Amino acid sequence: MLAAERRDHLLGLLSREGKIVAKDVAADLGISEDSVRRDLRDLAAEGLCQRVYGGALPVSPAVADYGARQTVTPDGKRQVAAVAAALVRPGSALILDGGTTALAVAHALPPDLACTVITHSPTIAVALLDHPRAEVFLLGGRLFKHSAVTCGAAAAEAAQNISADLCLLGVTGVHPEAGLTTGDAEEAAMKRALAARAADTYVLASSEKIGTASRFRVLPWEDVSGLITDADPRHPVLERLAAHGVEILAAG
Amino acid sequence: MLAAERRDHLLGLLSREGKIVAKDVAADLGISEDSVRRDLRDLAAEGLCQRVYGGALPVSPAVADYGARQTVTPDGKRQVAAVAAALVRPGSALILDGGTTALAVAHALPPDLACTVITHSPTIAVALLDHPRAEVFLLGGRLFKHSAVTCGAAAAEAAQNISADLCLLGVTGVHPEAGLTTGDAEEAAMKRALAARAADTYVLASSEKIGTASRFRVLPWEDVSGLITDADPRHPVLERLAAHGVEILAAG
DNA sequence: ACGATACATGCAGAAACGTGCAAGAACAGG
DNA sequence: CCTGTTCTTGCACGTTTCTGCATGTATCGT
Repeated sequence: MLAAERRDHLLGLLSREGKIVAKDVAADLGISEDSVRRDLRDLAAEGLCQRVYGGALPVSPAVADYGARQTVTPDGKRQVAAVAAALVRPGSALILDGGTTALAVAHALPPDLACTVITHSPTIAVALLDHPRAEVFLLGGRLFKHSAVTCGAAAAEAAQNISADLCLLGVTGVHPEAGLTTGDAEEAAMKRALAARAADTYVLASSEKIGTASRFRVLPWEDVSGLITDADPRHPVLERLAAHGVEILAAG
Repeated sequence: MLAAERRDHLLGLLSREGKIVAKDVAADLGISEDSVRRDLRDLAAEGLCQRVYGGALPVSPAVADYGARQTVTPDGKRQVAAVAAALVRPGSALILDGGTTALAVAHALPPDLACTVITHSPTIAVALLDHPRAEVFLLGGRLFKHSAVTCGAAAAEAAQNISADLCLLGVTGVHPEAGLTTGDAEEAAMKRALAARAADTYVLASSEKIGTASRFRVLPWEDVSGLITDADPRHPVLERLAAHGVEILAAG
């Protein structure tokens, strides 16, 4: 085992299990505790872990940050994301919209899943850098700062040149008459262009969006295969959607 | 066994097994450890592997690595970035390459600067979200994970539709004969396409890159307006470049 | 307070490293 | 075909780095 490899192992252990016990690691790897201690000392000197008696813990700000982001992503969105991620078949092509829920989907994808992800969100592209087997195709265009996605003519045109098996769309409003809606016209057009390029379109809708409507219509219900939500499936709005032929996938 | 063949073998081994132990490879192939070490040194210089004591590891095992590079921008890169940022005139259009030095430039741009930034790096696009008056245009395409930039035919084509006053280019090698070089052919082509769309091209070259060359040529010196570096301007390589008519901007 | 455990430090052997050098192969030019 | 040059390769040497052990000290749990 290489020394550097051992260090990586320690960092991996740290992020997976949240702690390192020097004695256990030494026994596991068949090396002396001294070496483990030395490594931990070095890592601590680089600010990559926090040294404590008996082993090490994740460095506080990073973990707080990471943990916070994980928990700040509300349970609802995480559950929706998990169900959505399960829809992605190995080898298939996925169009992934921007937004926090879609970002949660990117994080929820199995790290070793081999698939193609097409997105107009640079944030999601960056999030998928650590999915080595995921092919990422980024749709270019003018960056719309508010939502951190590309929009406009160039982006819409780029979307015309791709197609996919599945499109996962985030929206701000889910309403039985208004359909799917969002707050910006350009963004609505872009979402429409994306949905048109996929065989199936599923909508990511955490519970607070059910029954609300924003200014700009994205799609009518006929163009949507299903809706993924953590809201109660017996919610009156959802029952009306089901009557429109929309498949309701309950998360959580 | 050919030298190039041996190098391929090493890279294959690296991606298959995630590590290289110099001693083992030398024994397997029946060559001296010295040769293996020499190869690994060369590969590391081109950014194709990470040299460690006893062998080598893949260059980008984790995003943690990327995150680390991002948070601890060395002084040299920051100085180079500051000089580069000062070249950007209000209202002008800038093509900004990917890479850590270019990212430092994005951070070094005045927060209220009104300008157009064209980039093929989603990371840089995200970094510019908090520059309200900067118009960002993202060039789409296949995401090249190692450098976190878009590459390939689609990206090159998108580049044909834009033009700018200034292009700031990052490279991995700056050599008087080899010119500007980088470790990946696709990336080299993309950098070439970007440089061709700007009136002036300046190269961002922190001192450790001076005098080194990677496998793939980006540009000859004739196509470069200037070079921004924190190295000593009396460095012999830089004096030779100045003789070629390249303007040397000293940072720091 | 006391034993047990973890720790830092110094040390020595082993392993890996860089460099200079020379022998040999590949190549260009005459 | 010969010759000079360049590049590669393996070896030798001195240097650096790693690793486990021993020692004495600090910290923890009881």
